[in-house]
Amino acid sequence: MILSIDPSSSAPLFEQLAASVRAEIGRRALSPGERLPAAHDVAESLEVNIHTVLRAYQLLRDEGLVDLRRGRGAVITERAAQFSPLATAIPGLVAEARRHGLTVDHVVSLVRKEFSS
Amino acid sequence: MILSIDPSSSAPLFEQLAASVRAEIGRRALSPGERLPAAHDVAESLEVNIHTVLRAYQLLRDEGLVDLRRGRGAVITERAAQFSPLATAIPGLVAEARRHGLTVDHVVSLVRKEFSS
DNA sequence: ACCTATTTGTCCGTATGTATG
DNA sequence: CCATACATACGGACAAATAGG
Repeated sequence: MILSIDPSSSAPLFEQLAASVRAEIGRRALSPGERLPAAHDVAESLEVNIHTVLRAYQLLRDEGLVDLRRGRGAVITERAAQFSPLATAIPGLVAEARRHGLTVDHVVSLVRKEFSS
Repeated sequence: MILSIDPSSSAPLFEQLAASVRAEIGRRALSPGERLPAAHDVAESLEVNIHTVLRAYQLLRDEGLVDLRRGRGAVITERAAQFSPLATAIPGLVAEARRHGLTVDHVVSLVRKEFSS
């Protein structure tokens, strides 16, 4: 399933939907040219309103990940192929870690710790 | 009036509303710290739905021109003061280009063409 | 060239939630 | 505690662009 929602999450539904698509793109499970399912179908299968799905699609369009057009649907852009979720955050983190003389293992442990908190 | 709409325009209402605020900021008629009228009030005076106004406010927030917060309203950001006229025009142009499904290259060629005409 | 189904776009309305002051 | 004001989600209606027959 390309789109999914987590009932236990407090994040907005449209954000969750967009995030699930980003994740698929990030792991290359969605490639440029591929089409996302019609908002209507997603809405029906996930039992959410079509507007919620469309809002997620429009968010992805604003991010340049999909090309959204009437009658055509949501198509993964070429730009999406170069998409990496943490492309900007990771280099900054590593640079700062180096400035402080931290080891890779130390940084990793800090990340893991943060994830489990 | 800070926000206005043109009944003869075919542009979406929320785009018109955002554009009118951008214009005010561009001519320095709105300064950082100033608050836009509550969406509810704008909706009532212009006889549009509150969601249409909120969508315009959210668009301006995405562009970094206003700080939008619950219970507080829409406040002009510091960044807005440094915005050049082009910096205010570009987001609107890009937003509209995206709505029409235009590619970056297409928009660029249109701009170049316009410059050389 | 025409028609139809599909699909997103906008706008309205309503309800409820949540942060701010 | 309370009023204000934005945030999200639902639903409905109609418009407009696209694709396919």
